[in-house]
Amino acid sequence: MSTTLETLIASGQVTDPASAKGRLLHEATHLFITKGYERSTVRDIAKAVGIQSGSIFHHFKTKEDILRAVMEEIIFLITAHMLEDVAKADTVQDKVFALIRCELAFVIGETSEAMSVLVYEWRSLSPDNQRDILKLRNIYEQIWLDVLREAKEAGLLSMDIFVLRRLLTGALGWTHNWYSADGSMSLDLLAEQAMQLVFK
Amino acid sequence: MSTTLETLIASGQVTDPASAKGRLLHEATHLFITKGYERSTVRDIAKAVGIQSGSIFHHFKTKEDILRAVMEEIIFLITAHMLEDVAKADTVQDKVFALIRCELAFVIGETSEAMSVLVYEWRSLSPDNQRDILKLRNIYEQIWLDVLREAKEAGLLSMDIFVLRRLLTGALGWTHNWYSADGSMSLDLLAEQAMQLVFK
Amino acid sequence: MSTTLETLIASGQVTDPASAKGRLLHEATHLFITKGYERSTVRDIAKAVGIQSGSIFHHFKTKEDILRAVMEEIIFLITAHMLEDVAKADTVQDKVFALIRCELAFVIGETSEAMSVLVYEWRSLSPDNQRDILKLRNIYEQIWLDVLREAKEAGLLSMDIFVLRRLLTGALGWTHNWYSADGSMSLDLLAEQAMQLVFK
Amino acid sequence: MSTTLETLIASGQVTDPASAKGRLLHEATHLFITKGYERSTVRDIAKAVGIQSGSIFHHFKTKEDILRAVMEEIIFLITAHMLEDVAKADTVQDKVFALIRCELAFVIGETSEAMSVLVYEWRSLSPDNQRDILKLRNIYEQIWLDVLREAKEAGLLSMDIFVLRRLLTGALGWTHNWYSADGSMSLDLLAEQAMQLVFK
DNA sequence: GATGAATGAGCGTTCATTCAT
DNA sequence: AATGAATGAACGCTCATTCAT
Repeated sequence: MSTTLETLIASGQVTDPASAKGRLLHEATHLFITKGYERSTVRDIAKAVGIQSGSIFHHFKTKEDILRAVMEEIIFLITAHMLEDVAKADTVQDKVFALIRCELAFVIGETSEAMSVLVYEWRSLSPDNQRDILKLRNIYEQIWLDVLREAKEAGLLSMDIFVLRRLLTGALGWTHNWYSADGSMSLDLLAEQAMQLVFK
Repeated sequence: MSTTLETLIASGQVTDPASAKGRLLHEATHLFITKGYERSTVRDIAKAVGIQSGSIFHHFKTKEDILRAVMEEIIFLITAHMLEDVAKADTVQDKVFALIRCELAFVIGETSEAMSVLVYEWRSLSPDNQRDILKLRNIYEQIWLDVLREAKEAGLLSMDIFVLRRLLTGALGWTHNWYSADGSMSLDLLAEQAMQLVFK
Repeated sequence: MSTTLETLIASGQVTDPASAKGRLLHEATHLFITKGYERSTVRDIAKAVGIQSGSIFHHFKTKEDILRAVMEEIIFLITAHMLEDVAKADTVQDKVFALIRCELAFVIGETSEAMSVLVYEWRSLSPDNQRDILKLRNIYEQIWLDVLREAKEAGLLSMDIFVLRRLLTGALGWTHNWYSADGSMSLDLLAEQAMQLVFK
Repeated sequence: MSTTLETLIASGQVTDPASAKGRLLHEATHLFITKGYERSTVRDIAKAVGIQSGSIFHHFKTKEDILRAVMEEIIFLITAHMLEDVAKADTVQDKVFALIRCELAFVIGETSEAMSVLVYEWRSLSPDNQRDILKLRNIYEQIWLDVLREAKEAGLLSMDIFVLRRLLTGALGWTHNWYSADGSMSLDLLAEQAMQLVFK
């Protein structure tokens, strides 16, 4: 993942987390998930970064621009990560497992905060921004659909792959609300349980 | 369901939708889901009901109390409805199907707005109110767990029922974000697809 | 005092404390001193009396009218009481002592609450109401000035009686803020100390 | 007094009256005494200062904080002034006269408004703020008690000094309600009359 | 780039008062 | 007389945004 990340930073698609803007994004993400976008004030973000509220507007024109940037970054990251993991898998089942595990890792792991923002703060985006972000999400969704189509063509599952993907999106995304890493179930065990929703 | 609704209204657990308070609740629910709780102002709600903003506080002490009332009502309704449908089912599979179909109906149908509030605005409740609402939700969850346990004891499924229920919660709840009733798929067809997540 | 009170009630100048209006006045007085006039709401008063807020306006046209009535009543009471006590005194010194003791009793005793309203809530009255209440106070002040003039003409004091009376008003009125009846000093002892401000 | 004032400003204990915060404090004091704290709105204060209501909250977190600041400042000022004047006096009587004259000057003169706030708006402070302000007042009261004790030990007065001080507090403070500088009595003449309450 | 005072529209809430019942 | 739902203006306060320094 680090290779991917560095590539993305170098390419300018992802902000260097060590830069002022990067730290701003990081703290904003944390606040947006902890308190929600509406309840997080520009002053809150500034304070977390260690600057004055007025200075924020040198990096972003509006507060919504920060939200948009947070969303863009996490989509870039998850897409890159997913492509990498799927490429390593041999069988179709392994590919599906890689996708499930990767998505769970993002929903539950360190980046879970950023991921949640994607779900919960969707309505806080203007229609224009929603459209732009949606385009990025489609790239990511295409990876899923390609793998599921491969599985269906191999006779491994019978469900409509579009419906299946959407049900899985909900099932995997919701884990954020109940799975706790310090509990008895490992991420792999959880991924195996989720696999049973697809294959029996 | 109408019988149930009337019983609940008569019992005082659910507000008569024709009363001033009931209309207020209805409009508030609509606004909370359309714009979100934070972005919906008491002036918005008042305007939708056709009263002055100050008048809202005759019916509810605070704005959060409205949110709480919306959540309480929908939980009462769905619990009552679910018990009714499960009672009509004969086999275990039929019971699971009834639960899935009922939950989908609430997530997708007329009450979908209220249901979404339950998910999206959870953080807007104070800890005290969260605790109270959680108690009500537990009653509702117990119905699911009882039926899934019955299915597992009958050897019809192998997954951990707690994990399964949680994955299903996510999968079914998320339908709200993609299923459109005017599309090609009926509610029953969707429920059948979801059944395949549980049984193969 | 009871005789005086009954006479005043009979004369219509003081409201019967057993009547609805009388109870309202009593509770209002208590609230005005405890929380202040501005912070006491019409709903607070209604609740204390045991009626609904709307019903208050059958007895008083406005909230300020209640304040005015509270002030009128206490002035009537203190004036009557003072006349009675002065009449019982033989020497001039005894008369001054009677006045001091009587004023202290009102400032410190059971009626201290009502008395404080007179001082603290003065600005809450409209100019018209202030003028009316001032007329009543003048009757009361005249008793003081008559006695002090008698003492000065007898060569018992050398100060300007108007200045003296005003300094005494402040000194005696302020006791409300520090004297506590459960302390070591009796009302009579306090009155004797205050006498030393006038005579040495 | 200017020396003292400058020292206090330099020390940060008193706000520079030329600064935005200082002007705000000045106008707030004026409004609090003219209309009372409760009836003075933050919009009133802002308008008097010539800023927008929202800008007030850059300088003070809450409206009550403004009240507290007004009270703190006047106590600092009067304490400093009083120490200065007492130091100049030779005899005990002169010291008492200095205290009386100084307190009268504050109650009646330019700062009378601020002083009145100390008396009338006490109840508008939260218990915490009351406690803090009380500590400052005690420093100030100690100056009085030290001088009165000196007079009593010199056999110049017989009253309990605590009771005497409290009666004087009331007598002097109340002058604000009746003394008018444009009248026939000078401040010194008034102070001499008040001296007769202590010494005969 | 950064600051921080200032803006001004808008927020949830309060409350004296009205009035149909 | 009493009710209590409704009013509507006003309240203290918040906050994204601007801009002179």
